Amino acid sequence: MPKVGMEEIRRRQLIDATIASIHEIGFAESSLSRISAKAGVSTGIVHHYFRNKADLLEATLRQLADRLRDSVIARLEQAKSPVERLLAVIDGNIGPDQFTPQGVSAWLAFWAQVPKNEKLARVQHIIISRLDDNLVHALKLMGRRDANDIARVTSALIDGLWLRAALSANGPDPRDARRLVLDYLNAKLDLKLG
Amino acid sequence: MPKVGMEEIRRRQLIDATIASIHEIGFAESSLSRISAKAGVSTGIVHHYFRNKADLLEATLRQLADRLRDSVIARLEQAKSPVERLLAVIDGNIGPDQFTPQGVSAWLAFWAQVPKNEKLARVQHIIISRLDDNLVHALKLMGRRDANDIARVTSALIDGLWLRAALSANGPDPRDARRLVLDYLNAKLDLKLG
Amino acid sequence: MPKVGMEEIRRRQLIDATIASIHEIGFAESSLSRISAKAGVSTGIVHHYFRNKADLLEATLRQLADRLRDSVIARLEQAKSPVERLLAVIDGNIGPDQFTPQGVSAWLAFWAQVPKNEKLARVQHIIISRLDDNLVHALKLMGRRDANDIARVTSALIDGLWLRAALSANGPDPRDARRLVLDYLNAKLDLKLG
Amino acid sequence: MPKVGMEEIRRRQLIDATIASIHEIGFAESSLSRISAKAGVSTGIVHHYFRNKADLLEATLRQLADRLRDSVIARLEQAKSPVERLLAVIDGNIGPDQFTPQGVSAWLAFWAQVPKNEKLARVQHIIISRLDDNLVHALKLMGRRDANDIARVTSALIDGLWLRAALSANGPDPRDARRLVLDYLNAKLDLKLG
DNA sequence: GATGAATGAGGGTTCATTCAT
DNA sequence: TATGAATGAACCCTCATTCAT
Repeated sequence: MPKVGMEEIRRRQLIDATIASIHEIGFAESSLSRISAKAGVSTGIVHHYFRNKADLLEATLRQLADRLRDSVIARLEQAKSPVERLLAVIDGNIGPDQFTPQGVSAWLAFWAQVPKNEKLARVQHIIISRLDDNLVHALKLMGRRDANDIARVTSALIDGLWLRAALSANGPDPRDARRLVLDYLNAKLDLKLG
Repeated sequence: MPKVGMEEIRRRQLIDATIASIHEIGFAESSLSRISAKAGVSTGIVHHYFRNKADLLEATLRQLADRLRDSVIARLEQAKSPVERLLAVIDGNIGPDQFTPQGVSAWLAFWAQVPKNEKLARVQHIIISRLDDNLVHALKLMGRRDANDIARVTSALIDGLWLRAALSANGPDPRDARRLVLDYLNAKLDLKLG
Repeated sequence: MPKVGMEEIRRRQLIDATIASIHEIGFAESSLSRISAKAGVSTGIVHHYFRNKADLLEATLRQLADRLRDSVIARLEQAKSPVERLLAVIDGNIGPDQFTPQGVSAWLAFWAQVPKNEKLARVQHIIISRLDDNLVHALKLMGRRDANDIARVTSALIDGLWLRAALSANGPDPRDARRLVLDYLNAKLDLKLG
Repeated sequence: MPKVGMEEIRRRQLIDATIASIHEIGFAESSLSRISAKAGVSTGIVHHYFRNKADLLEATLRQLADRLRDSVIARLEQAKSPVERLLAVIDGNIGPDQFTPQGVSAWLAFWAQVPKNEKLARVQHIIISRLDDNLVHALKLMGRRDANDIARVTSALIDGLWLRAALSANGPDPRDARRLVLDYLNAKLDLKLG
């Protein structure tokens, strides 16, 4: 019998190599031969575990989305009040576990693929919807009638901060990002979070 | 009036074709042969007017940056008060002349190239700095000590709205974007702009 | 007790899958993974029972040749006169058991391999010789001095009908083929077969 | 201005190299890199003149078909009687200009592709129809009521002789082939052609 | 005996770039 | 100035084959 349970290991290995490769040499340069070299396997193996390159990339985006979702869920489970829920969503999105150089590189790269890639667009749509829904939910629990607008500003601001972080060496770090988001929410909700 | 030479016409023609191509078929698919076909010229011509493809792309980003700068400058020249200056910067960046489907497509595509392209990074740096400087300047004229932070939030929010517009069919249009930015500024500056 | 005859079962299973695959998806598309999938076994198994792909293909052609030979022999055993012997050879080659869609597909595919494949060429040579010898033998029993030429025409005609059947949806069926061959033999031998 | 009129030259060059390659190394081994090497050009050039490999192969089959048609037409123009027309069609198909080692190799290779290739099948259908029509026409001029059947036998016989020539080193040469076809026609039509 | 993981060569194809015209 | 012919490297992908299990 052949090795058992390799499938999940190899898939994970290749997805991780894809993310690392995108961060290190960029999306366009991340050919399958570069990715598989980084993963320490042959080029052919990719097609054992993924139908094609598009499939690997989609799986990679899904994994990034899962990480993000888990990061939010873990914090939401600890939240004990509506305000804490709001903070949980924000920290889940721009906390130090997500807002990393590798992370922002990968997100930016995938964002750029979305407009011309139906499959990736669908995944991206889920991600955006999830963030908005989480924000709206927390804000409604706080009694805000204008929850939708606040959520839209907040989520656009979060994405803008991700973008800035990806574009510039002296862009925001997680602490900066948190401070700036709270700056908006404090003004808008008349709070003193910090 | 100085006569515009063939050179400038051809360069402009190719740059416009590049932007259109990125919007229509995407950055990755925009090969030189596709771009020159769209411009109605031969493949070879590109290398008469640009050293190589990277050079054409850089020129294209510069043109996008110029448009943005001109859009802001034109409005600043009409501004008669610090608040109007602030609005001029914002409208110059997300007004209906800039915040177009073609525009957001192109920006997103170039953003994704920035992290691995020194030349493009330099142009992008100028663009970001210019926006921040303009915002800080207007806010300081309004007497805000926290001008830097407000500018950072505002500019991140603007970029976030661009990103949303590029990523989603039901993303913000120029009117939405303006309303959401002013939502933040009104809360933060205690104004009633609209 | 070790499994008895497993070898022969597996070989037969793979050969049949090869013939079916050639008919259904074509020779070029019949990779070992496709063939073994069709046989319901793993890819690796092929190399337990055949040295390599060429070996499997050769065995497949041999099986086709064996079927043909058996088809002729069975009829020859029933033949009671020289004329019946002649008909036995013809019907053995273009009878409804041989002249099937699967059969003509497979033969055409293998014919195309023969010119560049020494092993297959040898098998094919035997097949042609056997047909010619059988025809010549029957014709000589009928007293024909020109047995060789009649045999050559007959066998070329038979192969031509196979070819037509393989190439065209409205090519000859077994009945057509028989009629056309007899049309020649009746004219040449002044008979009234049908 | 670039070189003018290269298109037809290069296309012809590549088609000829394809035929030669099929004859020398076989259809399966005739990769584009082999074909272009034989033509003395780079691999990339093929896609300047043909959309893809399938397109090159189709053009090659069309050229073989054109050669055959021209070979028949040239002889038909010289024919002065129904019987001469019949001979013209036969000699046009198995005359020494068509019935060459290169020719029979190429035909056999393409025949094998026909069952799984719609485009090639269409070309092949035209070729078969043309031969049948030509034969039927000549036979009707000779007053034969059974022209269709005679044509079917004759064309199957011709193809069978092509096949034999391709399959075997000691298959028929053009003289043998002619003699065997006339053997049938003489018997059937009660003629004494030779 | 049987599996399917793994390899690496080779396939067709696209591309930026060069250059003779 | 402008063309598009031509190149060759790199792309994604498929394949026969090997081998540890």
